Amino acid sequence: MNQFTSPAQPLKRIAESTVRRLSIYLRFLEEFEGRGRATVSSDELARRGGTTSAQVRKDLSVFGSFGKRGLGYSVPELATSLREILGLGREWKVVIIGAGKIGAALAQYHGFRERGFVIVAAYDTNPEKIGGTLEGIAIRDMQSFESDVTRENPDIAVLTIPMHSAQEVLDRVARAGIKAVLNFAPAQLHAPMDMAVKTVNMAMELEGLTFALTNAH
Amino acid sequence: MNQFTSPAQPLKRIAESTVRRLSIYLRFLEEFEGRGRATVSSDELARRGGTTSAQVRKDLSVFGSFGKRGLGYSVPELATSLREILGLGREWKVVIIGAGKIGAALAQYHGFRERGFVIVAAYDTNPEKIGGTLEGIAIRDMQSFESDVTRENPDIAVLTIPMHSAQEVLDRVARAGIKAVLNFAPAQLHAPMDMAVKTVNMAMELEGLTFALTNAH
DNA sequence: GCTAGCTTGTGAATCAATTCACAAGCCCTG
DNA sequence: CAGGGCTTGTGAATTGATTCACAAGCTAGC
Repeated sequence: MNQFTSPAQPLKRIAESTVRRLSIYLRFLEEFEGRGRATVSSDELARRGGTTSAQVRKDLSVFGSFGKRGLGYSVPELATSLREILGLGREWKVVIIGAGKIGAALAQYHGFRERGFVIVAAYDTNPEKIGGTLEGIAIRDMQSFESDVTRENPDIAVLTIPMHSAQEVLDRVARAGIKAVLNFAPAQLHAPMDMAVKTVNMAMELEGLTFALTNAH
Repeated sequence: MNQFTSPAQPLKRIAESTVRRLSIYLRFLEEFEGRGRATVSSDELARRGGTTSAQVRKDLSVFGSFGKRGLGYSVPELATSLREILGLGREWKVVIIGAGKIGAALAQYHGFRERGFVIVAAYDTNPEKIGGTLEGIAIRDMQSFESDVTRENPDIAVLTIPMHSAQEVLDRVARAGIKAVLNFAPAQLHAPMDMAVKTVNMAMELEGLTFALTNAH
C-alpha cells in the first residue's frame, strides 16, 4: 500500500486518541503547506504535537503507508490523506440548537466554514428569539425541527442548551435521524450506539485544573 | 480510613481520566443532594455516568474509602469529599485573555460563579475594547497584565485568543507565575511542567465526529 | 552503481487502564 | 443475635495504548 487505499472497513476499532492526534498532525501539515514545505518527518510532527515519532508512525500505520523511508512524508500528500481519513473532503451541514451566547460564539467562529462546516440554521424555543438571527443565521422555532431535518438533512447538531433539557433534546435529535452531536451542556448524555456524541464540558476541564492546582507537587 | 483523610501527597500519579470521572460523579451527587437522597451505590453512579461499578469503586479507592458495605455511599458525604479532592472548597480567581465572542460567552456562564470561580478581569490588545466591559467585567489593556498579576494573583487564565498568538501569550502567562490555563485556541501549546494546561479544541471535536460519520459501519 | 546516512513501518516489550471476582462488612429481619 | 441479602474495596487478570528497537528501503554523493 503506497497510498491511502480507503480500507474496506474499520479493520479494528480505532482509538479515539488516535483520531485526536491525526487532527493535530493535520493542523501542522496545513501550516507547513502554507509555507510551501515539501516534506516532514515523523520526528518533527512528534515534537510539535508533543508526542513521539513512534507514536506518529503507529497512528498513521493504522490507515496505510504514507511515507518514504529515508525521506519522510510529503506534506501535501499526507495532508490530503488525513483530510480524507477525517472526512473533511466534503461539506457538512450543521444546526445549532440553543441561540444563546455560546451558540452565537460558535456561529461566528471562522474555523467552522473554513473546514467545510456550513451552519444551516439555529433553533430555540424562546419566542423572543425565534425569527431573529444569530450572527446572520436564522433562528427557527424548535417546533419545526423535525420537519426541517426531514427536508434539509443536516449532518451534525450542536447543542448549546441548558443541562436539564439536554437529554430530552438529544433524544429528539436522535429520533430525527441526525447521527452526530457536539454537546456543550454539562451533562452526561446517553445516545444510541450508532450515534457519535462529543461533549465539551467546561466544568470538567476547570475541575481538572483545580485538582492539579490543589494537588500540585 | 473511613473518611477522606487528605493523603500526605499524591501517592502515585493520578490518571486524568480518573479526575474527569470524579467530576462526572460529583455532578450526579449534586443532583441527588438537591433531591434529598441519602445514599447511592457504585452501580447507580456507574449507570448514570456510562461506566462500570468496578470503575467507580477503583476511582474512589485512589483517594480513600468512602462507602459502607451493603449500603453504598452517603450522598452528602461523598459530594463533600469529591469537592475537597477536586479543589472546589475555595474560591479561584480567573482572568480571561481575549475579549471576543467566546470570552463573552464564558464571562456570562453561570456555572462559573456557582462553582467558586470568580472572574476578576478580562484582557485585550484592541484599543477599541480596552476600557469597556465584557458582560460586566472590565476589559483591561494587556500591557498591564504582568503588574496586575503581581498585585492580584489570579489562579487561572482562560485563553480565548487567535491561534497564532496563543503560544506567545501562554509564555507570558507562565512567566507571570500563573499555574493553570484553560486554552480555547486551536493550538498545541508547550508549557513548563509545573503548569496545568487544558485545551478545548472545537476543530478536533468536530473532526472526531466527521471521522465517525465517514467511517460508520 | 555502491556506500553512507536517514527515516519509515512494524513486531515485540513495556506500561497503563479497565474489568473480574470475591472476601470482608454492614444492615435488616425475625 | 444469627442468617440472608447487598455492596464495598481490592488483588489478580485482562485488555488496551505506548514505546522500543531494528530490518527494510529510499536518496544523495561520489
